[in-house]
Amino acid sequence: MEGKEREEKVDVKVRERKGKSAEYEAVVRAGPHLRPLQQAHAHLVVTGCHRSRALLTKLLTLSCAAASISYTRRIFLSVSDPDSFLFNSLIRASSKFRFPLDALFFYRRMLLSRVSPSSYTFTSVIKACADLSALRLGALLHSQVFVSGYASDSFVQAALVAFYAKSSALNVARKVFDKLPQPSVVAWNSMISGYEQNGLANEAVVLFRKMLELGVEPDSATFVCVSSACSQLGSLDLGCWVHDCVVRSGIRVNVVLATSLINMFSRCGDVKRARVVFDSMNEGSVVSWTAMISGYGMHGYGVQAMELFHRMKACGIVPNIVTFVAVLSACAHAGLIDEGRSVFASMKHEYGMVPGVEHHVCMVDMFGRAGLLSEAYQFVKELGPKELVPAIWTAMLGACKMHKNFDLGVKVAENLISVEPENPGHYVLLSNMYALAGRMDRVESIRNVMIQRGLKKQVGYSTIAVNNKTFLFSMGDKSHPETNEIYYYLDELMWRCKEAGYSPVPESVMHELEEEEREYALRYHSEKLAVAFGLMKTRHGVILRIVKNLRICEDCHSAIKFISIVTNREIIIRDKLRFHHFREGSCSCLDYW
DNA sequence: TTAGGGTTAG
Repeated sequence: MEGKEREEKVDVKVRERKGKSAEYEAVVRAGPHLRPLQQAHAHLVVTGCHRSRALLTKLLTLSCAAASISYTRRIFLSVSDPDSFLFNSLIRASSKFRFPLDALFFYRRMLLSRVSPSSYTFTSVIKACADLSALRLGALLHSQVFVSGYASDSFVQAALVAFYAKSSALNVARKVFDKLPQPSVVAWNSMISGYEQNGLANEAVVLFRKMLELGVEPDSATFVCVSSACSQLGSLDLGCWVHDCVVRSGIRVNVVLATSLINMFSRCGDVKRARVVFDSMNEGSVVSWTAMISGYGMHGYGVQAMELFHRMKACGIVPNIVTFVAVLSACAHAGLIDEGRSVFASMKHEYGMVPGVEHHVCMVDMFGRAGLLSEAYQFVKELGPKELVPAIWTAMLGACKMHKNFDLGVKVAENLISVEPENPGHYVLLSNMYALAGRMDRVESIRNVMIQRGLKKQVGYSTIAVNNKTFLFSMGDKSHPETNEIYYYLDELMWRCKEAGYSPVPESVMHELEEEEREYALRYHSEKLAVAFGLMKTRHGVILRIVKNLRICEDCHSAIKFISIVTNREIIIRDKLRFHHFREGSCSCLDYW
């Protein structure tokens, strides 16, 4: 026997002892890559090994890793009598790659084939229910979890908490969570994220504090969830504290966490700190670049946003549709019309992208803010009927209002109501337009329509954090224990502003829908109350940071410019759309918002 | 004889 031949025989023996055939190794060698896997598969067919369960299992595992759900499904279907592992792999892949209905379908098939579900099955199939917000089905699975004895599995527990939270059953999520004898860090994260995603950012922070008190060590996902909660609250003090926690914990700040921190600092009004985090990243993703660009945009720093956009492209990072929304929105808020036009054109020509509704909205907004009303309206008219979504009309309406074209405004507002008749905000806008156009009879009739249809306008509120506590004010609010002092202070403040030249926006422009609201309208808007409270409670030199849920009104905008003069304070307000930095009598939005 | 739950930009 030749030496080489002998060597090969020994090799085969070794492999056999290990239970690994040449075919098996060929599959492994293909790795988690679709084409090589398919080639290996073809080879199995040729050699007649394509019925081997071990080989098909390995093939399926790698196909899952290659993220090819259709190929994974095909391999699965070629196995005559799939076992628990194969079912679990397929169900997991289906739920992981966002085919939750397939996950449920194969779960049902698993039960029909009399294969028992395991904790692995439940985690995947519960996640599928979470993606579908299928509350009843998930609750049914929850009882199956109990019956089959997997209720003590920490993976299943965390999946259940996340499922209830994502299905908007936060109370149930909390009940499940509270019953866990030793919740895993993922269970904590699920609950914290559940609060944050459902708009209960305060509760998220409270739970995070509790976690720290109990000595549970947060991981990077915990910090991501909590920093998102800070973004929502807009509280810079809180955000800085969370950032300190991250630094003290010594964990590595990965791309996801860094991006979350960038977003958090931007949304808390400190774009410089956001930039420090951005610069500390080794390698940013398109998401982190977009977050930073968007941060600049929302503060009105259009030039910086454009600079970063160009640098990003120079670094070889390909912008996606979200990046373009951020860039165009930055152009709109900074009045960079030519740049915006060329960026919009480059979407198609350079990147072969089809601009979506969001991009159209930015363009209308951009033309509108710049006073190019006819250009904006022309852009709208060129859109197809399917593209005329409410947001397009809202942007157009904002432009009409800003540039006092009330006749066009009325027309636009009527279109807006016809596309979305159930949104109370649109009626308020139309009513405002009628009032501005001097058609007070129509204002009254709109009000009656709203009452008839039971539509209520959204209540505006502002928050401000003082000494690590967040205070909430709504219009004419008298719930605060120091109400009298605040109102007294505000009255005096407005008097000083008037001395300095402030004149309230005339009564005819204030067109609140309810009589009582009108009474308080001028002086006691929530943002003014929050500013007064902030001035009373902080020492000179401290920047006031206020978050408002709606857009700031014209009168408040003008009043706060004067307040920044007479008190010599910097005031930063985040409204529904963007940031306003008030300093020495002017605002960073240059009165375009 | 293998695998899992929570997290980033509009």
